Amino acid sequence: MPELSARYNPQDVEEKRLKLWQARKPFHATAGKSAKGPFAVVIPPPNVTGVLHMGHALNNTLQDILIRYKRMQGFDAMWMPGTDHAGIATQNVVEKQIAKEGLTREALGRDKFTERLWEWKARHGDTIIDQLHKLGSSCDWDRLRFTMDEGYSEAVREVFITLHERGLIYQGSYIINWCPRCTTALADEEAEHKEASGNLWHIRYSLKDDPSRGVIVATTRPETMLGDTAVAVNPADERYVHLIGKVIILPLIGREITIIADDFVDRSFGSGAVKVTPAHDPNDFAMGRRHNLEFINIMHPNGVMNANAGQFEGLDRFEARRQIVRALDEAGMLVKIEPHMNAVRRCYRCDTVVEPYLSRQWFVKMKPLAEKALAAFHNGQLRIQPKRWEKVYENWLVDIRDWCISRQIWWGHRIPVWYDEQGNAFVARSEADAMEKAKVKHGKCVVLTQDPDVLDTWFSSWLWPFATLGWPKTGQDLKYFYPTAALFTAPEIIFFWVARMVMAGIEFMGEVPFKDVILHGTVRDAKGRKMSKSLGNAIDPLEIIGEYGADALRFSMILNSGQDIFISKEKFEIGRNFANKLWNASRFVLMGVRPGISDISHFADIDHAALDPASQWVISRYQTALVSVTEAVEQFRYSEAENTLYEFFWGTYCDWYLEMIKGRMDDINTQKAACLVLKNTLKMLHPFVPFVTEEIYSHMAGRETILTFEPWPVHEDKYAHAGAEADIGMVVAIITSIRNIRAQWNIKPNDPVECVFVGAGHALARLRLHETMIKRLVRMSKIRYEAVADGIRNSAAGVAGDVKFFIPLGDLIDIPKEKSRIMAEVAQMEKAAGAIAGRLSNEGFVSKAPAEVIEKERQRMMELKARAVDFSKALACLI
RNA sequence: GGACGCAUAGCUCAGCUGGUUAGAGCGCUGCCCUCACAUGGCAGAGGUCGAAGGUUCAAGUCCUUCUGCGUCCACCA
Repeated sequence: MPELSARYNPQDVEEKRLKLWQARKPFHATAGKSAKGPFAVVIPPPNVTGVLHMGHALNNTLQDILIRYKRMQGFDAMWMPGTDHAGIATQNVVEKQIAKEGLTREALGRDKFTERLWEWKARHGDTIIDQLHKLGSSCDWDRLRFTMDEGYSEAVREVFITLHERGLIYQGSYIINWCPRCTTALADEEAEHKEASGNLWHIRYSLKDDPSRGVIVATTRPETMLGDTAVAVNPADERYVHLIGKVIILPLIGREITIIADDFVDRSFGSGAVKVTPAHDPNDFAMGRRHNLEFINIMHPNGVMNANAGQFEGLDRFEARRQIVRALDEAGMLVKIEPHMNAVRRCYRCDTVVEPYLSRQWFVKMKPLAEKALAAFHNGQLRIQPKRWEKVYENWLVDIRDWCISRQIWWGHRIPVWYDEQGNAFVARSEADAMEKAKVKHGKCVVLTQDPDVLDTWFSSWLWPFATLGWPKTGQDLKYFYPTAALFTAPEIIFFWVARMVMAGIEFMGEVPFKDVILHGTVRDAKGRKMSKSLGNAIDPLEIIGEYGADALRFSMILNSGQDIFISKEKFEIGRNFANKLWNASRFVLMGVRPGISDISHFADIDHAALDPASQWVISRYQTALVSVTEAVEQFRYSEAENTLYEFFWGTYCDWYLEMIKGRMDDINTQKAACLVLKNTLKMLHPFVPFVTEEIYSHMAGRETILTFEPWPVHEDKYAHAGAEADIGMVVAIITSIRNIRAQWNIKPNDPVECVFVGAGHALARLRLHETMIKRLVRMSKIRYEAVADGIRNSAAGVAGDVKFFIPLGDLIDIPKEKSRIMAEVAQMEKAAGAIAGRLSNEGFVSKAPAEVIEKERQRMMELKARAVDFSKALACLI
């Protein structure tokens, strides 16, 4: 293996690792290979239209950390990748594309348009998958699935048919959320509430018998009055009791409608009288049913008023609203306009205001499914983290409403239903099956037409954990990897996806699809806004990868992942700097170590009795870090694990340990310790920063290593020295080294030692020391000055090129620096011991605190005092 | 209208079951181009832990109320 390059270049290293991974395909998991058993994770499939954004970057980094860790633990860790066909979203994208050619989907026709969709998918569908590779995601790429691939589509049909057989799917005409732009029905979850300031228009409806009398109704959507078929009042409202049953004239239209009484009406809101539009409002729809009212649809599917709108026919709904208000005003029917805040529902795909619209759709009866999902949750079969989301999950299931699953679009799974000419529906696996059924019914062959609609995208993605494993076929993979272990996703998607997957899993597999649901935050910009293209505040992960590296992106992202993550570009510097530090520290260790040594992998291979105290100390600190990192990773607390690693590696290993062993690297045991602790730290860091760790590790091992298959380090207590002991050992190490230097350079005990150096000459050369600087060093007179001859120097000469002076600096430690560190530590310990002593003399504490707490405090104080004394002694030796 | 979350150094956040002197990164000040790393090293300034009460020997950490942000859910026209 060649040396690590002098400067860390993430692009080169990452590209190299990616090529290796692509060539060797190491991440493929086979059922039943490991004695430890399966550990499966399914990716939340990104939309095929997707382009990697920070949300994906976070989500996939989290999963990658988990799966890499589990591999290191020896599980058959399988991470299922794939994409979602994303019905409406994808159709919209392609519609926009053909619009550039002056085409519409209607003009193109269903078949041609669908062809264009598949073409688009073939060309762009793998974009996001490629990008996931760049992020370092170690998915089982051989298993890549798509929600509309053949096997998956079969699963979708099977589910539709089975649910229908079980009486859980029905067809009916109800008020649903309709997007006039997408011209399709939407599920309740797909119509998002957004606060908007609107008006409450108060309109006067006059009595037929006595036009001077009437009622005033208030509405936020005046155009719907064209479809009014009643006015309702509360039966207990004295103001209106005498009017119940009277006929009034609908303004502008002139239709005669009746005043009805219904408990639904709130007497205190508005005027206490409500216009009833059964075909355009869910409440009015219910009233319409209760009172047998007429349902008048006033709008075309695209939001344009139809013939029932009379003079307003042909107007867009909002234009109609303006004109109707004006007309009412002119007719003197408009009593007042009151500003009013209300929540308007908008299409989650195109943000168009959704219209409550009466139409015939397919629905899933959710109550029975939800009850099982709730039971599974209450039995502890499903854990949700953080816990605060549990209630959100629960409440939605408790208040669940039926799910409208048919969509009037063309991209998706065609509903497996055929109709005969009389409109009888035949639910079947194929047209042939439907024919058979029709034949049985009619006693002869009849012409059938398939339902033109497709299924909601989520009607396929709720099957993801088992459909990707081959269901409805029951193969080895399905048996082995289902149920999966954990699901990482965003809280926004609890209703759309998580809860529904639980329902489908229980319904079709008899078991929850995953044990742990971990909900992570939303990635926001520095101002807390969601990142979005339209706001122009999005930071492109690929740009960060290009500039700082995928490791840097991952590291910074996870370090910041508490709740919602506020990201600005500067934050990625932390990750970049860390990767750089890793590289350089490793390079330093490798340069000071004999060939072969760095391949060490067991603490037993070190002679601990002969080991220098600094190394004993760092091993001890390493063992502690290992325990806390492992615990944090087990609990999915990745940012905490990463933080511990950051502090251990940078603060302990680099700032203290490497400084201490500089100049003593010729000791074989020290070399071993330095290498082993570094190697194990690389292992622990690997799930977080897979590229740089694997590259360095491979150098140390002397062969290309796929680090995610190296075993996660095991805590070895016998090599962990007690904290105090190890700290003192560190002091002793420093003192020893300084004594040696004094002896070597003949410095009298009371003379201050200003500086002593470790390190080899080649680094000097690398910095291309100028003569002035060399002179300065020489003037310090504590430096020997001689020619360079050993192996290290040779390599230095190579790097140095034309540098003439080589200055071997001998052993070294910067005494004032170490002194101030130790002094600070002593001061800290003394203060801490003092504080505990104060508490121990607190009468209340002594009389009321539990004995074990008191004892623990006492012991801690004694220990701190002892350590402080030892440190002080050590200090005395230094001065 | 319901539910939840957050308020800790100038900025972004850690601080798990109450118990050492409240931490980190960035920024700032000073010194260092010292031999792995200036994507670096060392030293340092900066916090009455949103406000007010309460529980406790002990509270950033538990309870109550308030204030200010934020998120999700919701068929008051």
